[in-house]
Amino acid sequence: MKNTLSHHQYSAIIKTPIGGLGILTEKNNLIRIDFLCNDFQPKITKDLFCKQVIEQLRDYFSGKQNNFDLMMETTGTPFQHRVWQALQKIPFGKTLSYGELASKLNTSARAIGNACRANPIPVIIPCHRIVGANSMGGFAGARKGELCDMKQWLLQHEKIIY
DNA sequence: TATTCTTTTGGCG
DNA sequence: CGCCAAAAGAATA
Repeated sequence: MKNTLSHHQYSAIIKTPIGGLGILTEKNNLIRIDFLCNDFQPKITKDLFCKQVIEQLRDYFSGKQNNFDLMMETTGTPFQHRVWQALQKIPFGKTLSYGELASKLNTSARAIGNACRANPIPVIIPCHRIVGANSMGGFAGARKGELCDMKQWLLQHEKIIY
């Protein structure tokens, strides 16, 4: 799909407990968020909506709140929207397996994985709450590495110990 | 339409 | 516990 953007293309870049987070907003919509595990430079924005996004993210990471209330304009197929919507309905602190979510949507586990991998807005769309049936599962195409660490951090943040 | 992808699953050593 | 192969559905060209 899409790779990470260059730093200057992001509306803002913030530092979080799991590394850098690149935020891209357009007008009053959230377009996408990227993990920037490597080197990154924090970048500030003057855009009001973007500040809102940052604030909610900070609140989430600090444990103040678990819900996001943001307008987002995601580009994707109808199927992906269906999956992403379902993901957002998963309550804080709960996980689903691919199989479970798949049967809910009358589809297959791998199709879910496809949509999750294409997820343009990690964290806010809680793709990290989807785990494998027998293992924690991978993250963003990796079964090991920094990305998986992020997933683990997020899960522990929600009091889910794997 | 054919090819390639997937954060799977289940089984076996 | 770790590695391998199969199988289903969707994205992509």
